[in-house]
Amino acid sequence: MVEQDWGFVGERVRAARESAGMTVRELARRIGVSPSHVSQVERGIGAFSVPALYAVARELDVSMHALLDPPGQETAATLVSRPANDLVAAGIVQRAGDHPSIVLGSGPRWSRLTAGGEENAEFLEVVYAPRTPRPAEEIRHGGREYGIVISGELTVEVEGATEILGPGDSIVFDSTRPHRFWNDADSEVRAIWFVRDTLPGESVPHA
Amino acid sequence: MVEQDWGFVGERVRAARESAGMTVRELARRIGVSPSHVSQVERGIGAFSVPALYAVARELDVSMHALLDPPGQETAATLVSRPANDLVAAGIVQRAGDHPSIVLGSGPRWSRLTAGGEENAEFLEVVYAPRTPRPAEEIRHGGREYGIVISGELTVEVEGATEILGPGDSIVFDSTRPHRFWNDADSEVRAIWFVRDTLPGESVPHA
DNA sequence: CTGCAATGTACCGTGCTACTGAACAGTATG
DNA sequence: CATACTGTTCAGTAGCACGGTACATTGCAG
Repeated sequence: MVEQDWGFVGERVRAARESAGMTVRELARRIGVSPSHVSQVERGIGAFSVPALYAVARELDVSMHALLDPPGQETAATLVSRPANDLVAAGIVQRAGDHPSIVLGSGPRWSRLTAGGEENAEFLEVVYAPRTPRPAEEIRHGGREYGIVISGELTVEVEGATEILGPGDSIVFDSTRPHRFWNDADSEVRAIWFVRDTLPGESVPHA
Repeated sequence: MVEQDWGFVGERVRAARESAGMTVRELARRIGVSPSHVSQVERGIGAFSVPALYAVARELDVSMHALLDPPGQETAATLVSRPANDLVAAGIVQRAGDHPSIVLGSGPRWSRLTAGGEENAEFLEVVYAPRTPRPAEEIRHGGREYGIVISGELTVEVEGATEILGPGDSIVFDSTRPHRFWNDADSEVRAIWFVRDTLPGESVPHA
């Protein structure tokens, strides 16, 4: 069996607990273990059992994935320079560093993932910095959008209903419904978004 | 701490193992435990440690989530700190663990990210296990596809041209071009894929 | 039929670790 | 000073994750 260091689990538990404004004893009481055990786990000199971890995830409202997923393999940042070739030249493949991005002040950063202009569609990577404020206005436009959160936690509001999306959570809805997104958490949010424009035959004015 | 029956974990391990055509001894050897222990876990009279479960997930090419996520029947009582999930009930938001996934033996695992059946589109998360072989056949079908690699390295071949996509790299092309994907690297590949069907007015035969 | 090699399983241990309980130090009240 | 929090330390224990071995079955070769 591959040996592995599980200390990062404790670090994440501590981060989640503190961000929830919860004390060691309070968390311990809620998950049914002793405060000392929680302290030991958070300091990396102990570990939670699977049931205990589940209770932690439930009480702190984080996913098992967020607690257990091994760190490492940095995402878009790892740019190994590779030679351009046919597919890149043809505009089919686009390298991570080459995405034209649009930074909107302190707001989210949108990166277009398609080389040329696509007809009827936008394929985007979106990054929200920590604690972006809730937009004052809802938006609505034609088409339909599909999103999945890669990392962080994105707060979404669609027709007044609010939900927090964690890594792996996805969302699909008609863009004509009033919606807005923001980042209430202390960590950056990365998500992949696909926005399909109104199909021919339908007609909804763009916002 | 809330007591819970973890027998379903064993059932899923057994299902995954058998679907991979692997014997108890073989799995035990790969994850570094004894065959009897595997047997006991699968029969619900034992349990894997977190590291052992991780090894199982790796060898059987399933996610921890797929093994650990509690089965259906909610749990209205245990939803303490989660916000109202109208959006989940409405089929707009889908939780990470709820994506119906299709495991194809040692091949890639596709997870549909949309709750219901979408018209004219598929929104997918795809996971390739390390070193999946290059498919013998190219495929071509109608529509247009958009993909971005989240982690790992995916080898793509479009009309004979080959390219390796790393994290953040994206690809867009007409699905009518012959193409195939595989994983030549030693690490798992995760990618988000959007496949838009042929628009009305175009007509390309499906493969 | 008799081996023989697979399969999964039952039983009996044991060493490790998840976890406890009590004490401890630090800080902020009053 | 006392009191009430905070997180931490440490010795100890109970339980379970796990190993080793033996066993019942099935299928195949001869």
